[in-house]
Amino acid sequence: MSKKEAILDAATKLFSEKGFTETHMAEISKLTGAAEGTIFYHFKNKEDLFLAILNKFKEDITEEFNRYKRDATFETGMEMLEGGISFYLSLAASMEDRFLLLHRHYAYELAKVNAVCKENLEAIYDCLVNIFEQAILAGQKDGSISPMPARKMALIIFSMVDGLVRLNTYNLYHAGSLYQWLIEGCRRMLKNPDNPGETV
Amino acid sequence: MSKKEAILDAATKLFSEKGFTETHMAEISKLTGAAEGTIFYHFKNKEDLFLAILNKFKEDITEEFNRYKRDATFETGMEMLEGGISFYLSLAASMEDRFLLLHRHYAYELAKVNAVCKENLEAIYDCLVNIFEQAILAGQKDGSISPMPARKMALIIFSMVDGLVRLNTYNLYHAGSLYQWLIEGCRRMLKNPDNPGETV
DNA sequence: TATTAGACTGAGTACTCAGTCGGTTTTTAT
DNA sequence: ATAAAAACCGACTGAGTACTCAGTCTAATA
Repeated sequence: MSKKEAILDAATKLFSEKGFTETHMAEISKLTGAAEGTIFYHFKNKEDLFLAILNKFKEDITEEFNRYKRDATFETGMEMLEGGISFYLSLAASMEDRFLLLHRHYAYELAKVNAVCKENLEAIYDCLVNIFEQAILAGQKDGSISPMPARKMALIIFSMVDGLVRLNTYNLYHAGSLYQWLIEGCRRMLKNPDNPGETV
Repeated sequence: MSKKEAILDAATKLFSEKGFTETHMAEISKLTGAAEGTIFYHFKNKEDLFLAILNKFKEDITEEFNRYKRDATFETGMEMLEGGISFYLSLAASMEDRFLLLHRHYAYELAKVNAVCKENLEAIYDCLVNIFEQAILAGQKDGSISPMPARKMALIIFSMVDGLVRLNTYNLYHAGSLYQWLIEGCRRMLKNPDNPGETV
């Protein structure tokens, strides 16, 4: 692994765990073995380093999302939604540190004054919400999901699932035991009572 | 208003809007007209100032919650849940800055090493989740809400409602238009299909 | 009026941290 | 082998930053 990649990795970890301001260049240097000067050779400044991390996150998550869309198949939209929730939670686990980054304020404050940051953030959120929106649209086509505004319901589902991830990271509640009731809740919330394919 | 109160107010505003580390004692001093020394006369240090803010938040929110519990009356548990969501959103509006404080990481990181901070945080969350839990329990008694684990469902509802508040503050989506679908979604999620009192 | 205690002051202190710069080593191209 | 370019180094700088402290002001009490 090149020094540049090592710096990117270490900074991702530290920015996520401790926050942007609370992470010092000296720590990144120590963790990677690279001199402080080397960090500034590869990245203009601390903010630029953060933007590189966010950009890579956008690319990685977009790729994961496209792979998922291509490979996963479901019988009904409702099953696709449940698959989407599982996929979201597995993403949040495999990209744990970067999801934590999304739960911090720095990126949103930077987005107010930096267009690149804003675009990347929006692209990331677009992927995450689309996971649910596309399932809802599919479910409305096949009759497994009620006619409701798909984007709005996707945002609500997103809030629920992301809230579960948050409860875990904040150590306020062991969220694992919530998972099955989250799925059950979503199913009840969206299911089409007039679905001809389902026998109740 | 005493200088001490002014300092507490200004610090609440600044810690919420900018974060703990990003807020400097000099700003609090400038905003209140109090000298920097005065802040340290009233509060041992910056962390102590933060703890005083959190403590007042706990007291204020506990009082609001108790008043709500005493004054509000509802026909059914389901109506009580809808009232609870409205109450939560009105709290989030009237205590906007302090809810923002809850959405930052500093308090949770401090809670890991400071017992007082942890107790106050837990007391605040207890109030917020109880709003929904008590409604669900009432609804299960009167038959308007399905038998499901009340605390777990309360946490899921909490995630949804708090997610709505977040979407607003992060400027990612105008959440106002989501409100009616949030209510509708909760109703579908919790309603008891065997409810004898309701005619479908 | 004299004394005292609490509220308040702001220049000063010790220290931190992002970013710089002159120089060395490593890699690549010829 | 040699030159040029790219990667890397770490001591250093200076603009902050939380907190201190010696002393002033105000108002109540003796």
